Amino acid sequence: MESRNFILSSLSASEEALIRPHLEPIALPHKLTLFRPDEVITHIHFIEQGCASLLNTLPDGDTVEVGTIGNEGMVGTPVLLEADRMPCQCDIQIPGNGWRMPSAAFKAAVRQSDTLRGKLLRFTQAHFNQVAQSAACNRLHTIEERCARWLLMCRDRVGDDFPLTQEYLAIMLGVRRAGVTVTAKLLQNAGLIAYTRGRITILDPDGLEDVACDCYRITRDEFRRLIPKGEAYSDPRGKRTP
Amino acid sequence: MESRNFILSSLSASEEALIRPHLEPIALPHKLTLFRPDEVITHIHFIEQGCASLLNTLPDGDTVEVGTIGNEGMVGTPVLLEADRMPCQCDIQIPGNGWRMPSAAFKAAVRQSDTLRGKLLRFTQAHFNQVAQSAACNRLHTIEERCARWLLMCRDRVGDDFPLTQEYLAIMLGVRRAGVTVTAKLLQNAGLIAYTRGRITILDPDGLEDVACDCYRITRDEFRRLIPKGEAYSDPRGKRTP
DNA sequence: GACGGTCGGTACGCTACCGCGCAGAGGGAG
DNA sequence: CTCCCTCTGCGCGGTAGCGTACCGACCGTC
Repeated sequence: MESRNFILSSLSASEEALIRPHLEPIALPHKLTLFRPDEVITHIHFIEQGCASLLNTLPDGDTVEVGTIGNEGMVGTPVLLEADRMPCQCDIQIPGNGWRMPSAAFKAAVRQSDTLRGKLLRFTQAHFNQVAQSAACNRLHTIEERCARWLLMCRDRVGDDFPLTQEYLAIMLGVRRAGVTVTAKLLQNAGLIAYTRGRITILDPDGLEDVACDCYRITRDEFRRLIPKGEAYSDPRGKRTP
Repeated sequence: MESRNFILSSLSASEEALIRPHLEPIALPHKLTLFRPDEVITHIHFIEQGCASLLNTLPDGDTVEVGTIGNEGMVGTPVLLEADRMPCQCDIQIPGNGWRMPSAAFKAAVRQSDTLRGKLLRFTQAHFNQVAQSAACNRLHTIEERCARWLLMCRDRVGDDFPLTQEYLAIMLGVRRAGVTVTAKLLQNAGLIAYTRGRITILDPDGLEDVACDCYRITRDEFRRLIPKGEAYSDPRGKRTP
């Protein structure tokens, strides 16, 4: 299937026959919620363009991002893992578009194809790695390292230029907005990024990678290993926008 | 099957026939490594008694625990997710015993039973939730909250009294040993725990729960929902040692 | 019963980050 | 052109936890 989504574009004819008929195109505007904490996930999503965040909001209201999902996989792994829901929320962070599919149809498709399930499970492992890396990273690394890492992960999914306010970046990193301002200024002064009023541009990905902690590389390399077409995923020199 | 492990004890006769013949009893002494970063996982493990830690060691040598596994599930989820390995290490933190099974036999068993796979996938989701919660918790909560949470999670798996030095607890929490000493002293003075030279006793689990962050409850409740016999898992009033 | 190793207690200066709050700059709507 | 709102810049006092270092208490062993 012709698609920017790595899972969809890797489907064999027989796999596609199970999935395709149930796909419905969907716009993914900023802040759209794909699923909520502890509510049954009715649809899974394949993102073509843009980026979703797996958010953990604690009872006191503080929110942190624990994972990011773009065109490399699916949104709704709890459905695949037969749990139907989870205590996190998933919101669109960078707008784009994609496909959605009812959970029931998705479960039926997975039951009928071992190879399809395999691809999805491997993505799930890559996603798990990412969250596990975040757990360590959130504990040990500075704002600057984590900020650089986050921007690179975003770039791998949506390209060099995307809408993003410091306010939201602060939520992603689980820090104060003022802390992001200081850090962003540093990165800008170093010529690594540019930004103006809610729009950010990556100028020097290699330089940014030097600033980022190793968590970026570790997570990215596992994505490359585990995801169909992963060798194409996030090539630092590659241009993903035609 | 008669077992303290919730997965094993929930197996139907047909599931047991797929698993049982391949199980080999194994002692789980402190510091035993069940799998290493980026090395193929040759055996999966079912813990009967004791507790394993999923550890993330960064290139600079710092180590943090990102997840805990005891008798509620299996060690080796990357095998189930068809990824064979992952960038974390899994060590025994609290000694005990269990069973191991070659990965190949495990994969064959899972292929032959959808219900078995379902149970294992649901555990995987619960484990994923735990790691996702840790990512947020590590970012937002104080040493004291996280220490109380960790001790409670341990208690749910191994009982009220277990060997544990402050040195190791510090690694688990990703903080200095001196920081743990201060915190442990606070908890001890409050009458919540007691400890002497590498041995810790939970005196007041309810009091400890008041000190712990909500992350504890959130993770535990999802374990209860998703794991076979989960309703028995970690009942705060229950006694798990006969 | 002397010895060495492990474990826990404490102290001190330091820094990354927080909470709060305000001010200015850009941009869209009327 | 003006108004208002969003976004960014910045300052200031406060603090949790760090790095380092030292010391005493306990324990097994020979």
